[in-house]
Amino acid sequence: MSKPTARTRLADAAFALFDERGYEQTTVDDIAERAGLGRTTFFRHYRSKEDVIFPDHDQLLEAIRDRLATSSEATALVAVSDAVRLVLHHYLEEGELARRRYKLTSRVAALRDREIASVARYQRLFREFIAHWMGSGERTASLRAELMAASVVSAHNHVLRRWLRGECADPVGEVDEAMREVVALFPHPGAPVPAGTGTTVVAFRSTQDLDALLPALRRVIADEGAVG
Amino acid sequence: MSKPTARTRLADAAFALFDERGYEQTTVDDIAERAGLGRTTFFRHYRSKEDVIFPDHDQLLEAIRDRLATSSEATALVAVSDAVRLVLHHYLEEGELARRRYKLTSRVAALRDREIASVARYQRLFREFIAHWMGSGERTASLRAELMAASVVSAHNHVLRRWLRGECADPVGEVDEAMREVVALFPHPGAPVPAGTGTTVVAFRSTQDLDALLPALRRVIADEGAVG
DNA sequence: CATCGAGACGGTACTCAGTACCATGTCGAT
DNA sequence: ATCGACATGGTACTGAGTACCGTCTCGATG
Repeated sequence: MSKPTARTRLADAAFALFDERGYEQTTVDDIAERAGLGRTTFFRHYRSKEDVIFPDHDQLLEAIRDRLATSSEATALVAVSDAVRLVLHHYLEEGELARRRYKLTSRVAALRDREIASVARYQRLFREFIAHWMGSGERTASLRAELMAASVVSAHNHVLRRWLRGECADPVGEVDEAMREVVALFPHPGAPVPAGTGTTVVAFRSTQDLDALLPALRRVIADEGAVG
Repeated sequence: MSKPTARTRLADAAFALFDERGYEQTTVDDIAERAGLGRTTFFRHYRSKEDVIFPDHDQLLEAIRDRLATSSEATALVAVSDAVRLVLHHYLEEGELARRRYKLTSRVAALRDREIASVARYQRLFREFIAHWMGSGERTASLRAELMAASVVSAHNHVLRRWLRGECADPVGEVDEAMREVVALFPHPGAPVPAGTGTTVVAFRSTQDLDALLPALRRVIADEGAVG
């Protein structure tokens, strides 16, 4: 048990030193020394100083790519809002480590930027998936894909940050609710009316019978237009 | 006319070298030498090598802050979608320079990350403004602020990127349309029905007269519920 | 005209992240 | 005993960014 892997020792030393002196005040030499290892070994295990803090975003990105590729959801937006849960679960499993990272990224601008860049990669993946799925034919389709991806990521980040700050006891439940809200933002033809959203328009004629009105009603619903 | 300012000479030299050799292959020494200036002078004018490419994001952020502070728009979302046009106009005024920067950011990961971090600062400003304006009382208000800010920024970026790629002749018109779409995403009580959005639900009874049905209809509209 | 002070510029020397390369030690297989 | 894969360590280098100091110019002031 006195043989934790070199990689682990380096990460532990790094976090300890970051807590003690701060990120910028800690050099890679310091970390390696505290871990009882050489500087070279550090860079063999982590590509950069920042990488100690963000170890496996690449794998997570790949996992999401796989999940999307094998997704059987009805719509791209739902598939994406499902895939983003992988990210949340990853953080939840990290537990206290994720919170220590959050404290660092809150204080050090360089780390915050790095985190944002990682998130942007998820968002880009989502955007491309949605755009591909929608077939980027119409002029507004591409914009919708962009908005959907941004909304899913933002909603996820919102819940994640609440959990990281300890303001949220049930992150899984909250992310469910947030994703429902996001899906409700983007109504699509043929879908049931999301509760609490949409606008109710009543067309009313008492002098005609049902069968006479049905064709016009169907046309209205298909066009999603308002009735004057 | 043979006396362009040192700052300008440095920027010109930098872009020329970035085009010739690429970003990473160009050192700050190279830039200073090409500009006929010393290395120290370079860092006196630009905080970092990346700063030559992104010179005035700080001022732009301040301009946006001012615009928001003095905004007289009816809703926070509209105020923000108005303020974001400052960013678009800034890029449009840069003209070809903005396109050269875009080519660089497309190819160099470090620059892309930097750009994304800048955008995230705008988004954060928007989010805080909207959240403050909405009074973060309700649990979902904060999430809505997040979604609104993300949508505005995404829509802006979408149009901006189209323009940068030369796919868009009328960016101002397109951003207007995109912002209308964003505003339409977030219906608020009492607003008129945005054209082309919302879901039409038709309640239909031909055997009763109008007056008998009106109370029920009003109830349905007030609850915004679906009719079975 | 002499002088003084504020800026802008240049140079040197330093710290530190990241890379390249080579040397060493360990351990299992043959 | 030898060999090869592999993890490690060391040394030396490049390049960004910082600190400090010296120089030059120019306008203001006596």
